[in-house]
Amino acid sequence: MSENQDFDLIDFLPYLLNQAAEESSLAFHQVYKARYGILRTEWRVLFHLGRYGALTAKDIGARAKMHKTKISRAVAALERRRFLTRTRDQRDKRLEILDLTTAGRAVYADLHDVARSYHQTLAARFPPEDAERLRVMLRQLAKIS
Amino acid sequence: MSENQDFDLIDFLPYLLNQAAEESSLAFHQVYKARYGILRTEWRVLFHLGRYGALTAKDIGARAKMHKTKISRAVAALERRRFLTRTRDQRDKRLEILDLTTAGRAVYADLHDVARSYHQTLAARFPPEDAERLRVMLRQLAKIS
DNA sequence: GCGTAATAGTTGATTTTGTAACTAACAACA
DNA sequence: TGTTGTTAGTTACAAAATCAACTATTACGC
Repeated sequence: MSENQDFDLIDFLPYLLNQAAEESSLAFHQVYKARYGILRTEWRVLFHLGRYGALTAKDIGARAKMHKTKISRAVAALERRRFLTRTRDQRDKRLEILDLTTAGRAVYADLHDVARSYHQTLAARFPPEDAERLRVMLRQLAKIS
Repeated sequence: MSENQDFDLIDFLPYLLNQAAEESSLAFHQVYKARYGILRTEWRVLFHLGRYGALTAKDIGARAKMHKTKISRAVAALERRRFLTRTRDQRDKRLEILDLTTAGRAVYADLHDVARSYHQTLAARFPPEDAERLRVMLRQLAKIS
């Protein structure tokens, strides 16, 4: 245990990332909650299906790094609202293929637009090349290729 | 990303920040959980008391942007483990002054060290000036002055 | 084929968080 | 001095996340 050297915990990367993530998620979170009454987990499932097309719950879990129980419950909620459909895969009957309905796709399109303009507001705080560098660094930290 | 079709949600800043925050927090989270059995909220309270000295719950809330109920419960847990003490402020008896015990300070010192080396591991992925720029941008996004 | 292990997804029990109501203390002001 | 409004912190109850156990199906070893 060495004494407080010149490292300040206020600059601890995970701490800063969490603060920035929380702060920046807030406004968007309130939009999808108020507009469609969906939760964070449900938005994330919707986003992956809108972005990548039909997927299984397992695929979503791998991409979004969400636990399968979260996904299971989010899928059930989205199905109740008729934002997605499930189809049993005939080649492997354990799998369910999830796909957005027309209504689900409309929600996705709307939120995609909100996200784009919100993103631009956030990114506009920095010079373009810094925003780009930020993007690359965050992807690296998130281990997204 | 100026046009509708050009914006990829995978680069949505709040999404990237959340992914990076989750990924980067994981390893450290496991250390304080395994080593001292404390939760995220408890670590954050401990961190602020270690970093700034005696504070009231309200001060911690303002600095950490944590809700007062979270703080109340984290403080109770840390008190049970004898990592902090509470003293009623005699000038304003609504306030409780929280301060780490010797044991609490030892935990803080230990975790500070772990955090420092972990931070360095993370930051070493980037050239120093990029890491510094990242720090500045994250502070700006988190609205920490 | 049969038996065992692994996988996709669900459900239930426990823990943690969020929301709102609450107590106790202070502040402002007639 | 009331009386009213505000603030610090706790607690009760509802919502959500986590973890373990469970069903149904497929894959593997023999």
